[in-house]
Amino acid sequence: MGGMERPALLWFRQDLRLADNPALHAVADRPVLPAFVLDEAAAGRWAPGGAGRWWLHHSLAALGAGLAARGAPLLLLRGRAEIVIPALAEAVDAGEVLAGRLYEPWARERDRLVADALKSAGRGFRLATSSLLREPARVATATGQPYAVYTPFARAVAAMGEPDAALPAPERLHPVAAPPEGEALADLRLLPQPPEPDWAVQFGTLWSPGEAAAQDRLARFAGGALAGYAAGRNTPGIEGSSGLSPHLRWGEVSPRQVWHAVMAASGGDRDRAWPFLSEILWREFSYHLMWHRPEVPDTPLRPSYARFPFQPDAGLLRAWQRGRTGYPIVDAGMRQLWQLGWMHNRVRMIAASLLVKHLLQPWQDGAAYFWDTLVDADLASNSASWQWIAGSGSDAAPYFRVFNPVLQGEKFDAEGRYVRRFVPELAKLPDRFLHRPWEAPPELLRQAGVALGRDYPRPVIDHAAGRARALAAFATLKDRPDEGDATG
DNA sequence: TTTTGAGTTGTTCGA
DNA sequence: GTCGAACAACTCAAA
Repeated sequence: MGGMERPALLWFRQDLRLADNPALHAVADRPVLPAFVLDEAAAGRWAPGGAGRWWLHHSLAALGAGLAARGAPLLLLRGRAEIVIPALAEAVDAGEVLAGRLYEPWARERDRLVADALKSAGRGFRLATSSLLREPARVATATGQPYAVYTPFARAVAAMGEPDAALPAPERLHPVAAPPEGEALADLRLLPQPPEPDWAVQFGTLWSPGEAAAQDRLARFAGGALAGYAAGRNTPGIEGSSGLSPHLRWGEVSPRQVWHAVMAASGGDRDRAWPFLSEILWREFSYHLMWHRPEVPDTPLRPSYARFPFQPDAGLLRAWQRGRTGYPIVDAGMRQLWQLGWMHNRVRMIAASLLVKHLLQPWQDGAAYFWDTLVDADLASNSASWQWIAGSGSDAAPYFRVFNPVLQGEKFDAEGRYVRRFVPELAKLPDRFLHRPWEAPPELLRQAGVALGRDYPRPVIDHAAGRARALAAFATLKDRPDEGDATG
């Protein structure tokens, strides 16, 4: 209303955008101090990994420029948010603090502390639904229980109708009179620091963090690959993916915006839009799970899986991380991840299955590595997906579904475009042996310039043997009547 | 309350 | 070559 209104503190955490930002929209007509706090202690091991920090750096630069252009520059700080935010609110005498809601267990705990501190100083704390279509707590079965299975969950969300229309970005913001001094972006040291090698150097060839680039990506996808998404999404050698995952992760685009763009590009036909909308709903479902089962990042949702006979082996984990398993589709994926901070979703499943099932490595180790290396690393999606592959999720793959990395490679990368790009030492092998180089005749290998064991490894484990061992491991989980809560 | 149908993404085997 | 069945048993969601 009037110019006498108390200022508001707009706390950016994850929704690094100006459009369809309910918290920002709510403060557009009064003095506002936009702030970001780098709080590495609160998240513990789930603080952004290396790839996430790279993205965050560039996204904050873009957000800062957008806010400055609208008259209210972004203040950057570091420290414990439950200290920094109340202190900042006091410094500018903010009537309230607004933010988009977070769903990570550590973030929920931190928000409780922040809310308490603000409340005892007579200030408000409001959280908006900004990064999801629906609040996880608002989606429930007929008996009021949370969903544990994807399909009924997706149907229920779809039946709730179209999401609200996206909000416009404010054209002009009112700054507070005397904003405190913040830190320079470079001083947050989010990028690899000089003695460290800048392994992210190639990320920029694929990614442009920031809201404008996110909107470009969405428009390009809606006008292009969306039409062939149902099939194209499974072909890692082509650009059949949306490429929106890191933009969604950092809130540079909202799921509401994506939903409406995809519906519009599909002529309002939900059936036609469904192959992609259902991916958005998988993201929602992962958050639903994490909200109701906050242990999902660390603990198997099926209790019996706590005694799955994993055989941790640093050497095997290392071979998998470095893309030296001897299975070309897996190695291509792991090298794509290292080079570009992203891996095609089909390949993520194959690589994850190999680690957990063939190699018997704990899914938590794979999840931790993805967390560090993916620009789209999202605690809800990453955790739920690893549990799904491991078979321990609430809506999990049948135990006997052990991906065959050769058949998967031949089925989804039949022409070898993907493998040849990321495993160039095999590029000269003919398609017929590209996904099974150890079966190629010696003469052919020689012609292709490949010496197995020197230029490219032999498989770390034989598929049939690995599959049999995995099934045997699953069999040990059965027949334990004394499982779980002791009722007898 | 009980019952029923279903459950993202696969592989293998035998006809 | 293609095709359908088998591969655990269980849990979930809704009728």
